[in-house]
Amino acid sequence: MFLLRDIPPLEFIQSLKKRFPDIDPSGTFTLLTMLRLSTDIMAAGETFFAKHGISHGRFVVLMLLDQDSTRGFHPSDMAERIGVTRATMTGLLDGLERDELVERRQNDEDRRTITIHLTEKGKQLLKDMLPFHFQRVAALMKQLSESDRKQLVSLLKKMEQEADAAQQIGL
Amino acid sequence: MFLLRDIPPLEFIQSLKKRFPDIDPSGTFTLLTMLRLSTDIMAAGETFFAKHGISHGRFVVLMLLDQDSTRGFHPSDMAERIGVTRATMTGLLDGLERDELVERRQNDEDRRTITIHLTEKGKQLLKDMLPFHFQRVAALMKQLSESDRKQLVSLLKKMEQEADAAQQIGL
DNA sequence: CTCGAATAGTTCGGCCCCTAAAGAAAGAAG
DNA sequence: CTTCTTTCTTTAGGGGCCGAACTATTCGAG
Repeated sequence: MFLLRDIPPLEFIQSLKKRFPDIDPSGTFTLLTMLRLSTDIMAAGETFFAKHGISHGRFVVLMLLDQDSTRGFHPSDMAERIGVTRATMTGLLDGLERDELVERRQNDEDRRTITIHLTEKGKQLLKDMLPFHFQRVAALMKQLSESDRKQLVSLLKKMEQEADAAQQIGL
Repeated sequence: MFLLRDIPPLEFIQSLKKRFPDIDPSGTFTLLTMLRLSTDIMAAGETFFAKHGISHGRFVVLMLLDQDSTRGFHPSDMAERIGVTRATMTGLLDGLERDELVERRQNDEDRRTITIHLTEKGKQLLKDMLPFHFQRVAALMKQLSESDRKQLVSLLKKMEQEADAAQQIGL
């Protein structure tokens, strides 16, 4: 799983079979292709988000808050949903609060907890950037027909099963 | 492109169509599925590499060096191939040299340059970990038939074209 | 009613990845 | 011999992420 700017050609990977008999050349090549593409897409995402003054991580937080702007979320809940520790969430929220995109509100029922809310500025930012964001995604996917997409998801699900299984046994 | 631990179901993405007419729900869902899986696989990779005392970035450097252990590489060349700046490469090499996995050698013909070589310890580390690494990859891909793999690569290539095109126009 | 356990959020120290800009040393070219 | 270019490093800084320790608060069992 080495990620060079240009991933090694299948022929090269096949040549490793002598040294590593267990290698699965076409599988390795396929996986590298996917990871290379995903990495590029995410890097392009970072560039896009940076233009709007945020990072990908911060964007995820904003999108989560946007899912239900009436109720407000607890940081620990957000950490759980996004899959980071509470410490990490504190850092993300610090940045977003500094930029006045979210606000922390005291909670009187349980004074240990706080709720996080999008500010007007935060809502406006999403309103401004999301159309471009979704256009970007749509452009990225436009070559894939509906059946291509179904196919792709189903192939990914096959890998996901194995990834989950490997996770279980701590591989 | 928001990455929650559990990506939003297609139905939810479809419901955004009211607010964002340009959204491509199945495309967005498909992309999220891929990015979610890639992120998980990479995270699992980090865990695996950590067990062997290195990071993914350092592993990539070692693999590059392993491709031709006779000649040695220049840091600037390595930075180029991997796709990072020379400053980043200096940092990666600092860590690897501290752990005695690589060594910097002076070059007498051109004293500005150095060449990087795997140490015996570095070679041994790869020898020890690569079989497990390739087993991991093989396990991950084992559900996909040869034709699945070809299909997957061809679908990814379609997206890659668009990603490259978007890159060009700085989207 | 009180005291220890559990919970929420934060802080701290630390690691990784990454960059741009500036600097040192050496080579190349006029 | 001066100037330009190249290579590598250093510096300062950004972001992401974690585990462990700390504070405040609430809850629950005795």
